[in-house]
Amino acid sequence: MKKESPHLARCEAPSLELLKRGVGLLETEAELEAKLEKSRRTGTPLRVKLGIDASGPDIHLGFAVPLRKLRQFQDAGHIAVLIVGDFTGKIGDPSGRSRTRPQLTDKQVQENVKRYRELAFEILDPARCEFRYNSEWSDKLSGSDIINIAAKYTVARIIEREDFKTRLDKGIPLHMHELLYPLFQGYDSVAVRADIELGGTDQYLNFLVGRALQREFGQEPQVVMTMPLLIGLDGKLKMSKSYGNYVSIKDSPEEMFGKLMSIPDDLITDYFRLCTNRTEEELKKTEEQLSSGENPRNIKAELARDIVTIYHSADDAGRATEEFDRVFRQKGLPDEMPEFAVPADGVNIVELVAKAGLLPSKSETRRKLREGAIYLDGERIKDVEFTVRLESESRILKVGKRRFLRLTKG
RNA sequence: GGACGGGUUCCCGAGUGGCCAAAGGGGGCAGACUGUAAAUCUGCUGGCAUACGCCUUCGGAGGUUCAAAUCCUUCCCCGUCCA
Repeated sequence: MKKESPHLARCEAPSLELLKRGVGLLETEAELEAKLEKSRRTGTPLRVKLGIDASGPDIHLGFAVPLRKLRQFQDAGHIAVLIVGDFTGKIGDPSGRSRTRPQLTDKQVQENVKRYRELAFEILDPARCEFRYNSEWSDKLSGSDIINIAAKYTVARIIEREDFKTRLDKGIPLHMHELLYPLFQGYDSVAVRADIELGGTDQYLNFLVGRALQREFGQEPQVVMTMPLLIGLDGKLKMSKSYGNYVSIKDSPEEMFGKLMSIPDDLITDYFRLCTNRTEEELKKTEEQLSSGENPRNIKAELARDIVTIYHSADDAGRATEEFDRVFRQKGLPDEMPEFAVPADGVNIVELVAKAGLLPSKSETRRKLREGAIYLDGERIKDVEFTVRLESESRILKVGKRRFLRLTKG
């Protein structure tokens, strides 16, 4: 039996409707229907390609959007073909980038992929999964092979992309290897004979290169399906590891809940649409609640709960909700906090905070003392020379709103 | 290959001999407020030192000077135009 998937919308067999839900651009719907129909008729599963950027060993909510879509295809009987971009990773995807990305080393890629694989199976069904490295074929291409591929696409079509154009206009470096990136990524589709390619909107033009190359190599062109990009916690840029505005699917329930509560209010519906299994009607209802003056905080809490439930459990979500209320609304204490042993004769407050690693330096600690950000058992400490002693069993040191330290006897 | 312009702190970007740990903005952190780690307002934002002050930082390496991000030499890198 298939493993129960929390990534499927409730009460629905994967249908064309479901597969199309939440999809931004679809190139083309007619081709998709034809491919699905053919697959049903011949009993041959479709090969759905998803590229993995091996730049970091983490999967965040933004990347989970296409992964969850991929899971729906798996549940409809198709094959997920995950392509680890170990070769293209060495180029660095220029999409949406205003500067050249650092090239990854083999070792970095290997480490990242190992963890990636584990994480991907949190969402995907391993039984219907094919994991491929694009170095398998890309490394084998000879110079003349590369020329041959490059000859099938024009410079004008490559540099029509916004990101390249801006860089050229602004005089920001654009390197030769970056121009090749779309070609290699497109060639992946040829190599794995992809029927469908999934990904974020920013990948659209890359995917079209895949279509073009497949045609050139005598294959039926892949259907291109892009998902809207999830905006990150800052409310401005797309969610991405390198912008540090992300929620990892491996974040602890509390962490995940807290981060989600920090998204700007007007992102609530987007997050519901892209990260949860809410249906369109449910989304409409939420939108009405929001516009009718219902406190967005409560709706956001619902959202956070939903998402924590998907990646952890309903129980964890409940606990995270409670803790959030306790710590931030009632200014109480979290369940768990790091501990620090205080010597019998006491320790200077600045030493203590720096040693415990609550703040990066002593200068910073002095600054925070001046700002009134440091509390001992709820009492604000401003004196740089204050000595912390342990009169009772344990005391609580708090820095800012969210950093806690339990002081114990040392 | 030639001419010109440029490389500044986490990012962008001002600064052409001392008043420069370096304007301004962004980001980050904190405080107030609150409906939340939202929004808004305010403050802080290299390190060490209770403090005097000391140390590290303006592409790299040398040099001039009492004193250099600023001047000189050389090297590396980027851009524009020309070839």
